[in-house]
Amino acid sequence: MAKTTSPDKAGTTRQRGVTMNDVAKHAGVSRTAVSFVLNNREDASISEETRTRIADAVQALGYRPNAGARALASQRSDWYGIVTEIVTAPFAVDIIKGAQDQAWIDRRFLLIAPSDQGDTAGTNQGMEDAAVEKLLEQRVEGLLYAATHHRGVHVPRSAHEVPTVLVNCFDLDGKLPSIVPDERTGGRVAVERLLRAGHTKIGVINLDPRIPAAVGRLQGVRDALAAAGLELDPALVVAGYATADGGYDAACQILDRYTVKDRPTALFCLNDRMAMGAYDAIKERGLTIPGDIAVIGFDNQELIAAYLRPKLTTVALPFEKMGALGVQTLAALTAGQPITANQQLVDCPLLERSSV
Amino acid sequence: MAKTTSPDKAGTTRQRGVTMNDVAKHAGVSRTAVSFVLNNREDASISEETRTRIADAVQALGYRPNAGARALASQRSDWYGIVTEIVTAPFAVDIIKGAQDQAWIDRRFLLIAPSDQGDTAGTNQGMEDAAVEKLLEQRVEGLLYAATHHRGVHVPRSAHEVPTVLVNCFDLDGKLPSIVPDERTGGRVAVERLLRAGHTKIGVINLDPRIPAAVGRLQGVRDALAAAGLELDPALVVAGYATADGGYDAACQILDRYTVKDRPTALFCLNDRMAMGAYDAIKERGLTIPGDIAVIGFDNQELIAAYLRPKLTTVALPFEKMGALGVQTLAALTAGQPITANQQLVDCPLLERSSV
DNA sequence: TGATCTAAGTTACCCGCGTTACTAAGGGGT
DNA sequence: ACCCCTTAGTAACGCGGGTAACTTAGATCA
Repeated sequence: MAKTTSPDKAGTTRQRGVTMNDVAKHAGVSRTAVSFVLNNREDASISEETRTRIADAVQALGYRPNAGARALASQRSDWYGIVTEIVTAPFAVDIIKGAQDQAWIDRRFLLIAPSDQGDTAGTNQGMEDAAVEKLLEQRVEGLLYAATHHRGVHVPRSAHEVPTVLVNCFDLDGKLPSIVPDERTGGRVAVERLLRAGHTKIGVINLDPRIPAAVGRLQGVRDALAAAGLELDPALVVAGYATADGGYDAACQILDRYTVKDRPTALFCLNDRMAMGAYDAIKERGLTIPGDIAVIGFDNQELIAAYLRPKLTTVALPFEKMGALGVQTLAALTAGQPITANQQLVDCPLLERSSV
Repeated sequence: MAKTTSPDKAGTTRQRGVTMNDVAKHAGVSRTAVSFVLNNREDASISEETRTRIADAVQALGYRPNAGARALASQRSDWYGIVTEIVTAPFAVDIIKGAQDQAWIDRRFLLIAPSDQGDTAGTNQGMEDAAVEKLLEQRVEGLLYAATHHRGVHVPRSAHEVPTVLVNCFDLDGKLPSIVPDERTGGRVAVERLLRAGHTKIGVINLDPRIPAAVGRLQGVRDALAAAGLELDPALVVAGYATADGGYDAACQILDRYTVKDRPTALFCLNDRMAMGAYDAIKERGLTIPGDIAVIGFDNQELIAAYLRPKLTTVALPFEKMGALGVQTLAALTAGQPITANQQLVDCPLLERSSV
């Protein structure tokens, strides 16, 4: 008896260490019986009476299984790992939330390892490798690799030792499966909405044209216009820094370039921060939103979109869903099931607020 | 030999399971020797030659320790747990970042469990209990309990079984140690800054006056005014909903209540979202920031403060530092050291941008 | 009546590793 | 030649729990 409770050092009640053995003794059965009951194995035959006696003992002693020991014995850990730069930048936290929730549903745990990978490839690669290494030491059964911004990445070598799924990014080297937002459709629904509201002259405030987000969204814009028998006027597309100031400058350019009659009646800003700047440019000119100029953003950054006045209609990045889908894909992989597509696209829904 | 490599099922190279035994065999020594070398124990005597031979074997086989087994044998897990609602609301993610970084430095792991605790006490208590329970099953050595908004909370019972530290909240029941922002000093530095710029008529846009943040910040305002021989005019304090709209309304009230001569020349908004609304109210009246009205916010929500035009001078909540301090406090507790104060206050620094 | 079968458990081994004895070989002192 | 002390390791036990193989008592069957 004495051996199970470690001597209390300070005042803190530290009674750790109720093991299955203690439960077994208390219930007057073997440890194996306890194990069978706890994992309610149907194949083992334990009488109903013994079952409840064991359950009572568990209750009485406050027994709590030791996850580490269980993992050791059963050779399965019930843990996934996620290595990500997101903890550094609060942009895409919903990926973590989605993954975590889904993992919770699957009765699994998510180990989160930070990585200050940054945008410059190769920087801090050391830390990232270490993160993966640490996760593998915990014997995670699968790995999620998540980025804040949709882009191509190089995944650390050791990540290949275990099923790995990329979220919000894709593998530049090999062919690891990935989950990315469907930027193209996102661009399309935004413009479709504007067309439906009667706008035909639509200015586009673009991101750096080389990044996947810009490529996809702009393609979506063309899709929507084409479906309406229109073409994208290159003069109406202005790129800027992905900030409020960048959006302000770009909006000024677009708005001042035309006479009132020819001026676009709507702006599609490829992210919310730029939309925020565009708002200022529009208001400065004595124009109203959406009366004179309708605005649609992209990203659905709550802090901006929900608090701008008027509230911003925008296309949402489905972070949460991507996170959940990442875990589901991982579950399939670890179960040995083949996955359907190597790259899964997740819809970007349009969130209607008051700027159209 | 054959037993260590499990039969590859699909194409994936799954060679899991290099153990210390394999390393020992490869190096021609006992497993114990390997263990000694890996934990580089000075007291054990292993010749330099054997040491390198073992290190080489580790390298050659790609051995990676099994964290679970190590935890089981050594009776220490190297893990802390953090249960928090933050994953749900991206407001205070920096707490996680700070904790994670500090944990990484201490060579420890952070297990994050989500809890949709919400503001209404008692709701979803079940899920929160389950989260703590799960963390304890992983045998975390300590627990962090973090909230998005500074407030009093009830911590699940089982959390008391292990050293626990509250971050950005405090214990309503017992006396668990906590780390909270020094709201009062934050309010003081903001007003001091305004006084230094020559403002004496300062409007305050208040939060719900009952929450700790409002109480502390307002007290700080009084401190600063008193030090300058001034008093807080109650008429200059207007409470509103903690949103942009709320700030807009409150600012309108304050601005319209006075003649131009008597009008306050500065607004201290008790959070950034309200400052965002105040900006609109000010601009609508044809006034400039900071020329006619200086503005200071609180919270330093990057997305708002850094992108408003002009950029918002604001008081930052020290989330990251609080997270790190939480882990440090936990480390002290688990090491059996007594902690100095039951409630640790962390400074809220003023971030100067362009609105003063 | 003895053989066979089933229900209800139990014994014993293993997971990968930390750790405390213990051994074995060489060296020095007297 | 004998004893003791290092140095360099090794054997063996235990951490908490999963699980295959085995036992034992009663029930069924021929």
